[in-house]
Amino acid sequence: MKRVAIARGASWEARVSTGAMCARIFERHNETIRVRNPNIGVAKLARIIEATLRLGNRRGFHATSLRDLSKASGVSMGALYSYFDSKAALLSMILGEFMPTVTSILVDVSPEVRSDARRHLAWLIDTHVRLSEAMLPWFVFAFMEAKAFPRAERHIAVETEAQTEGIFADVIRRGVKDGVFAVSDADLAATLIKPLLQDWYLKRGKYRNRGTSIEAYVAAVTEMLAMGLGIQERAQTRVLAS
Amino acid sequence: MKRVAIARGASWEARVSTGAMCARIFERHNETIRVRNPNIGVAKLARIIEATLRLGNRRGFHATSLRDLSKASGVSMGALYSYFDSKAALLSMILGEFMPTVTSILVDVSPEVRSDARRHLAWLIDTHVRLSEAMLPWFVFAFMEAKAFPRAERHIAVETEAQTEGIFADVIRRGVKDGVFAVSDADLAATLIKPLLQDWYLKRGKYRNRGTSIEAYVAAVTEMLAMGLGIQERAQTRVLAS
DNA sequence: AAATTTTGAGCGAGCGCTCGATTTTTTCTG
DNA sequence: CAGAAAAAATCGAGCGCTCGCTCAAAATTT
Repeated sequence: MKRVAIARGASWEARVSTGAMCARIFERHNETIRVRNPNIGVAKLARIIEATLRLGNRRGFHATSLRDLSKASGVSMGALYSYFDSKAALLSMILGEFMPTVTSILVDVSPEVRSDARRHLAWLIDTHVRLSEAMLPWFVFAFMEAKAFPRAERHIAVETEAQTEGIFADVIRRGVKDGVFAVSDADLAATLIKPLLQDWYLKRGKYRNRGTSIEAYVAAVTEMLAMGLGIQERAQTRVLAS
Repeated sequence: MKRVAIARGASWEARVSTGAMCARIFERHNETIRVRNPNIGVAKLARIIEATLRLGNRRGFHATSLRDLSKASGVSMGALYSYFDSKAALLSMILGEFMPTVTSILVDVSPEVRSDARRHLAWLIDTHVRLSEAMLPWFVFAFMEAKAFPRAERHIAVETEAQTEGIFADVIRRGVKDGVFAVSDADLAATLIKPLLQDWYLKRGKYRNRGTSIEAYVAAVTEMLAMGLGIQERAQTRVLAS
């Protein structure tokens, strides 16, 4: 039993490396990407996407020109367009791979853990923090670009963010039903969780300076949430609005 | 005593109208604004800034061109430049008035309320939510533009955001000292508060659809925080990191 | 030698911004 | 208080520049 949970928990690490991400992007977009050879294509795509994340996280994707990107990635202007049809398509490529990847990993919980709302919540926190650590540039990029972007791409971003919040809201609702959490508005509670998780990757420097380990951070967030959600036999709070 | 508190609390409403904001901006920038007559200048500045907030909140300030702004405000390209030296200066004007205004209002608490950490926290929540309601476009604009912008302007934004968080952190620290709150990391707790307040103006539509009143929202946030901060005699949580 | 991949100068469009001409407002004068 | 003169404010076509994007030619791989 435990071995299954560990296998599940450990399995995502290989899937979220830049190489693995880019291999999937290359496959998924094989109709628009004009380069046929995967050995050439995946490697170059990785250079392009790495540079996009690096420059985008510094100045913002919008403010990054394709000439900058060409210089930083070492891929000529023309070659860039063998990998995407437009600048917006490049953004869509990145977000379109990143967001479903995160969601699929957060959804992939063992039935054993899932059966206990408190354990499930703790697992979600742990997994999310470790995932954001492993995919730091992607998380920062997605956060920075989620707003203020072409209606289509922006819609996906907002949608997926809502989905992630929904995963947390579901666990909380289940916990309330099972009597382990006492909280009136699960959606509001889920809204409260998100920034706690975001703090780890948005203020990475702060925690590095303080010498805070991942384990300590996860423990602190889990504990703070345990209080905030009024675990176990605490009284029910009043209902929001009505 | 109470009259003083009420007078303080009620007094900010006039200061945050677009007209009042623009009058102060006009005064503060009288060296760069080439229009001398305040009757003409303030009125036109208001049209410019209203249009900037409207377009900026829709597409993002960066993506809004000065030609769009000229059309939307009814002020010609040339005339715009009688009010600011550059597009960046326009942004700086807006953020430079907005952010100190918010801070000054949140700091202006009566000594009576201030003396009780729990009441002080409740007052801060109430005031912040009502303020964000009164200045909705400004809050949304500042939130959208805080990241991904010219180093100088961005610095002010980050700085002021930290300042607001600091106000909350101070109250929490005082509450811990007085034994009314039990929380290990006041900064982390303050980080937790911010998104709860932001939800009101960032997802205004959600709460409008639900028919949630300001009073109900403030009550829900206050209650949720009361639990999260472990008010009164609850046990101390473990310390983050070490 | 055929197919694939890369190259970068060049295109039109739209950007932030300017400035001489023009309109509007204020001040001066008989 | 009318009307001229001065001052203030507005106008928008146009400047130089950079942007996203293209394509014929060159380099590389098969």
